[in-house]
Amino acid sequence: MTLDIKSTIVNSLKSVLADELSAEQITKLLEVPKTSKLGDYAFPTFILAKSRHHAPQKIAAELAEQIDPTPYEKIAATGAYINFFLDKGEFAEAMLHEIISAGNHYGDDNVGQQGNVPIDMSSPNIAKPMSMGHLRSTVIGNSLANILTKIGYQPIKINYLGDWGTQFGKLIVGYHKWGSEEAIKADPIGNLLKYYVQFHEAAEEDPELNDEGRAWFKKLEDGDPEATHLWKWFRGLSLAEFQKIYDRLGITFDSFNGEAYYNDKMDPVVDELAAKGLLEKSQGAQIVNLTAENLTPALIKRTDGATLYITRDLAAAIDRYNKFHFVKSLYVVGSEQTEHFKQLKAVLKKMGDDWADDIIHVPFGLITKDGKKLSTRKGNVVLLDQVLDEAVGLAKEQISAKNPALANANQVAAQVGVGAVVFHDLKNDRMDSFDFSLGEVVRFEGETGPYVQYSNARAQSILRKAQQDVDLNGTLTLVDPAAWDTLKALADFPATILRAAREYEPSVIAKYALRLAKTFNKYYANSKILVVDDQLNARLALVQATSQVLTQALSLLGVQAPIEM
RNA sequence: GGAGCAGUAGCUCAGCAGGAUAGAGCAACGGUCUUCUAAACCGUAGGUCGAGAGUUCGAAUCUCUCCUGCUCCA
Repeated sequence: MTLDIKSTIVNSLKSVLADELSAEQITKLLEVPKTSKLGDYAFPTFILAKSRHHAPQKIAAELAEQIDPTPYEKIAATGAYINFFLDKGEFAEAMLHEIISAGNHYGDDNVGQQGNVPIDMSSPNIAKPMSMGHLRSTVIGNSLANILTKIGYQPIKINYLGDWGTQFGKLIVGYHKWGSEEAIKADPIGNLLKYYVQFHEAAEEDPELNDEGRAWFKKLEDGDPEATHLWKWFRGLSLAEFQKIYDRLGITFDSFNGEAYYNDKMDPVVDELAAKGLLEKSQGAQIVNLTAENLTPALIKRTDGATLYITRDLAAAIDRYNKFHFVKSLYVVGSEQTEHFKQLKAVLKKMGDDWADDIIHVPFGLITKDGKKLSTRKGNVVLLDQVLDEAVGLAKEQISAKNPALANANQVAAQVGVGAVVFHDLKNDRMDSFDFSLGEVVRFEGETGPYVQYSNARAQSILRKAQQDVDLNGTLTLVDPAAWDTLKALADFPATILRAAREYEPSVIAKYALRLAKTFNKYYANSKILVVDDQLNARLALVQATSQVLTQALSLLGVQAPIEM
């Protein structure tokens, strides 16, 4: 649809420009004006000024005269631009028919051709609470999975849990010293975290504790039954706690293979590196030299023989490739790890794995609290669960105040509260860092998730009151100029999805949803939908199409769209 | 010391591959609920787009230098 219009305009211009510009050049120059008042498409004539030795304004006026206006509502020269106004009725009919008949498949594409795309996302640390910091990776990854599914990819959501490391030795020591089974059962993560913090405080006084911790971790590595049992127990309880949050967010995973899963898969990687002559000794450690790539060396094995993060990640990357033969492998991980992923790709490249090029780090900015990085150990945390509780509570209050008769108030409060938090995290460019502010995150007015949800609920309310379904064979030629911006926004949805996918940027969808909601709010606030005239069916079609697309857009973000609120 | 990211209205941010008077939201001020849910709509006010050079008919947008903040590496 959109493409057809563009090529129509290009042909119109081509007919009066002859050989001055190619169709490709014209297509490239064609732009969308800032406001609909100026037109729907515009062609700037600056480029013709030199060859024609005329002022661009004059050229625009002349050309506008020459073009056959039949396919358009009108053509107007404004300044140096030739502005094309589309035939509103015709456009409306085509768009509304397409959107409503496609239903939830409007905007679908198959550029992905069913290619597998593992997405490394969320990845919280066992025995530590999930903070606002983990939300970003979780919701960005989830949204990207939704977006990629829509355009024909097959995402595989992998929760690469932080379930291995020396901290488990410390936890075991802490548990033995201060813990009890009852306490752990009552509040698993809370108490495990307490032991961990306590351990660090105690170790300041008594450094021997660190040795004890190391010894227990060694036991764990060697498969000691007690250590293994405790580790499994801690891991299982933590996971169950995480699952509660994932349930609230409505997010599922295809794999929970965390760091521990790769314990026995690292030696082969180290062997392969050695066999390919890539390992070098440096100050006792084993490294891969990356000076040629302008990177710091990748530390594969420490002086004491312990493997490092990158070794595990290499094993994981290779494992994922062998399992999925991915077309892309995404890592939704904070921007502070950019260097790490460059190293990872560089080492894989050196190993001869061309698919390293398909590894894509999707970085995001840092959430801080009072300007400082969140740190569980320093107690500078914002617990995700608490933020969600807060948001849902506020949504509940809002409902009591504004719509006390609402039937399923608790469910809607959850949808709105959680939606507000998730949408807030997704609406800005991934790379933007922001300082956490509860008031900002749980806002329901202005450019927020609830604003979009509310717009949709209003649309649904109108449709309910209409007492009649949209007739696809009836009149769809909506000619009301007040509806024009909404109509054009609806037409932008497919291209918006592709752009969001291309840039791995859910905020593109969030901003689109806000724009659509805004233009729709403006429309229905000023125009009565439910009046009986020959345009009623067309107006209802617009309302339905808008609700459909808003719901879809929110769903791509992982946000629910209640039909009443 | 090296690298990455960022710097647009009082605050939080848009501005897609350079184009028509730089746009929203929040906060402020003023309007709109007997009429499809006021979580909304309308209006007023608010900006040397960090600084300087360059490319271009044209730069918030591209290039370079510098300044500031955050992050990472050593």
